[in-house]
Amino acid sequence: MVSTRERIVGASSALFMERGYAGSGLKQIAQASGAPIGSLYHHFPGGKGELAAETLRASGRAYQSLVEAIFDAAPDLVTGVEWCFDGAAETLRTTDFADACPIATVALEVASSDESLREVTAEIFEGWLRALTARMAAGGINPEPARELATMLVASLEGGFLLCRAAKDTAPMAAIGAAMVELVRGALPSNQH
Amino acid sequence: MVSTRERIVGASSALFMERGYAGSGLKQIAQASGAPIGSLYHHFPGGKGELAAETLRASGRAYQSLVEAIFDAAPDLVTGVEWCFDGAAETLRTTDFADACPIATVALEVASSDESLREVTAEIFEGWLRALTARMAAGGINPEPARELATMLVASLEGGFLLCRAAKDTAPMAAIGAAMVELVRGALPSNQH
DNA sequence: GTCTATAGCTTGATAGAC
DNA sequence: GTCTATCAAGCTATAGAC
Repeated sequence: MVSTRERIVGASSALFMERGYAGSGLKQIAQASGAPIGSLYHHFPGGKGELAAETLRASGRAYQSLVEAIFDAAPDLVTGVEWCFDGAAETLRTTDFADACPIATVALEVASSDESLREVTAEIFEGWLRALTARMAAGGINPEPARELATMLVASLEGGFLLCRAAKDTAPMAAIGAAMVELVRGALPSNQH
Repeated sequence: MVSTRERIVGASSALFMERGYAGSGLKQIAQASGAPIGSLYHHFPGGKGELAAETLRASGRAYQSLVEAIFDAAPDLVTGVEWCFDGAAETLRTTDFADACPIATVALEVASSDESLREVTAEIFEGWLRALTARMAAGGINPEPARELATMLVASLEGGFLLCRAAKDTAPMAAIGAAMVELVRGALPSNQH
């Protein structure tokens, strides 16, 4: 059973990913969710900003769970990193490069123009970095470089989504994944420097 | 002497960077450039799409020249990479995190909704990758990993802009720069594997 | 080439019946 | 809670005087 509210957030998330925040109209979101515009304002009295904040938080949580599940299922850290980039490339391919990061486009749009939404995106990214830093440490990386590697992983994945969507080609994600794997491998204490 | 046309493109570039494509109105662009809306349609009969294409191409060329100049001025490849990330962090700091990549926000917005603008962004990124691949090779990196490292550099720089603007903090860029330097250093043939 | 006025449409948001 | 009708303001784009 999916509530009207959940359908609105789902439609909003999909449209934000494909067309961004300013490019997605409330009428469009209402239509895609099958609800009239009045229902939207019933569930989100704060209007578009409130809906966006809730959409970003829900998508951010879902993505974090997905990445955590990948790392928890992988036999070791390096394999987890490989699976992340392979999975991202696979998703891009099967959705005609529409399904990428649900936060990035909106985050860039609002960073300098909507302070309260900027804070929401900052909290989401910080949550991702904390979760990944913990996985890095659990995988054998020293505490200090763990945060740096987690940051590099998120940044390169986001940059990979950007380059792949622009080019309609997954080659950049493959190159970035390979580089990221080498970086993580080199940071494992078992390696010589 | 700056022509009306150049002022329109300049205002358009700044607004696209801060608010994106859909979020920047033509009236806003006209006002920021000091030209009436009629002049805008005189210089760009194709309307918003044509203005955006020209704005993206001009900003893309300017950014490519900037990065090329940094690498050409640096004493060696690793120093060039360091300067890129230091410069990016410095620009973010001095512009209150408004001045980042002039292509990324628009590229994500149009990737799945405007095919002709998507192609423009793809060409710009490809130009950057070619220029950086050449610099990597000139700096001593073997031909094969040169393109991979160039891709990683662009992706991590773009991801760094995203994380820094969202957090209003340059710490992510510093972490990413350090990781990127290590990656390039490890790929130099003078190093052991 | 520059500029004003405005058409035609869509936006975010609200009021109120049911 | 659901849905329709509507408002004021914004948008892109055009027409036409100068």
